[in-house]
Amino acid sequence: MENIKEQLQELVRGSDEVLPEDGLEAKLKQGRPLVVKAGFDPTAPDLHIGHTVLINKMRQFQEFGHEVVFLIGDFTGMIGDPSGKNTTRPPLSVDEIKANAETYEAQIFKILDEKATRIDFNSRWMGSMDAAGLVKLASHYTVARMLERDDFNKRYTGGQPISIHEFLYPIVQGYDSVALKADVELGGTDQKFNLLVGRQIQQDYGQEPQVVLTMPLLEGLDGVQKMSKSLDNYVGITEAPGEMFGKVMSISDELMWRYFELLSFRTLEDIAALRKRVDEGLNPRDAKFELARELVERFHDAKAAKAAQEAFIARFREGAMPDEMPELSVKSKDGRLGIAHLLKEAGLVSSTSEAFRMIKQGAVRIDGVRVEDRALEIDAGSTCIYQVGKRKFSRVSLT
RNA sequence: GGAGGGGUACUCAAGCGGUCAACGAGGGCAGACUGUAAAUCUGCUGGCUAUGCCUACGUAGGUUCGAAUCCUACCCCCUCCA
Repeated sequence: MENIKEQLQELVRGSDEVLPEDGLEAKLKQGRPLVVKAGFDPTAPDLHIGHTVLINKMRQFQEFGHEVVFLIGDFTGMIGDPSGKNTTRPPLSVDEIKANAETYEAQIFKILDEKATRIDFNSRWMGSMDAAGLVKLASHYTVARMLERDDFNKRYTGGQPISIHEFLYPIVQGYDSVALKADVELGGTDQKFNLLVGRQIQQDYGQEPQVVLTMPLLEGLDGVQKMSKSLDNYVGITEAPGEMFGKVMSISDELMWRYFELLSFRTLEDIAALRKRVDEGLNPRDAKFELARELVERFHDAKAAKAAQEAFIARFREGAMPDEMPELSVKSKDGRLGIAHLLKEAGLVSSTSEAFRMIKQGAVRIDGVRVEDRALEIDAGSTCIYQVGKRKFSRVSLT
């Protein structure tokens, strides 16, 4: 095949490691559609753009005609990946898994080709395996090798406990590759060990071992820690256009290039050219606009992206109030209501104590005018825009 | 089974009889500066019917004028030995 070099260049792009180094090329040379596997946690169906780094890579494989398997680890989910601090989780019900799978589908098909994607569950083969089967499976791997895993190694040498069942996670994940006859497995860099176990187990089962391709973990909006929901530094792919646009704009200039590299579908040359223009004086903000627009377009549409950018400019460059904000009405007491209570009722602060703090710090505005008096009372029958900080707005009618 | 260590606010972590709504750090929020950024500076970071009151330091009791700090029991976590 002539286009192998071309494919290879594209497929390796942005990746952290390909193991073995020349393995992918060898697989491609076989000239058949490869089975490309990537596993996902069944409990977290709300994807953020960090997850899409991997999905984007799956898309590339798909574009070259390979068979992509989106594997939902509903069985492994019961164990919980030892790299996290979690322990055994209660198994999800069939309905929950089905619901989560549907949520996944709705999200990933904004990137992947629905017709060319196979969704599978590892409970399909693990669920029916009996104890004897599990013992047999476990015999394909050794404790010494398991302890090579950095996380286990640290805990073992550091005298921290390791539960036996935690060893099963990499083994089962490895067996998934056997069951699927995977040629390639994709994963984050944190998955490297697990992915390599797959190779060894496949070999032990007499299969040609898969090629492992790891993708870097995307940094979150803070630019330091990896993007995650629990750290609240993420952009969810189902978020509203304005929200998404704003979050992308809030990243540092440095991080922007990283996002371009891992999230944009633009060519590398294209990105390099943009970077050059910034070096020559283009406001980095404008480059960031391009990124924000591309992402909003991907998860919504071009119209929404344009509107989001316009709203953003109006609001922040020209200091306008947002066009859209929650509108609600709050009941007064005896025809009036203290400002602190009103803010709390409107959900702009979580407690009256917080409201008083915000007022003291000059963060509260009514129709753009700063509130100085914490004892201020609002008369019923009025409708004003209340603002706490730079981001929280509500149009509130007091009745 | 035995010995020891520990459970403090979002997280880590001080405090070991009063001045503790609890040092410090991180995080978060707010203000200033800006490009809504980063960096920097400043402040805040339990609740309320709010210049006072209430609830909080694993749980339940007890000692005391007064306890996160002392005592008792219980629960949970960790380490070492078996």
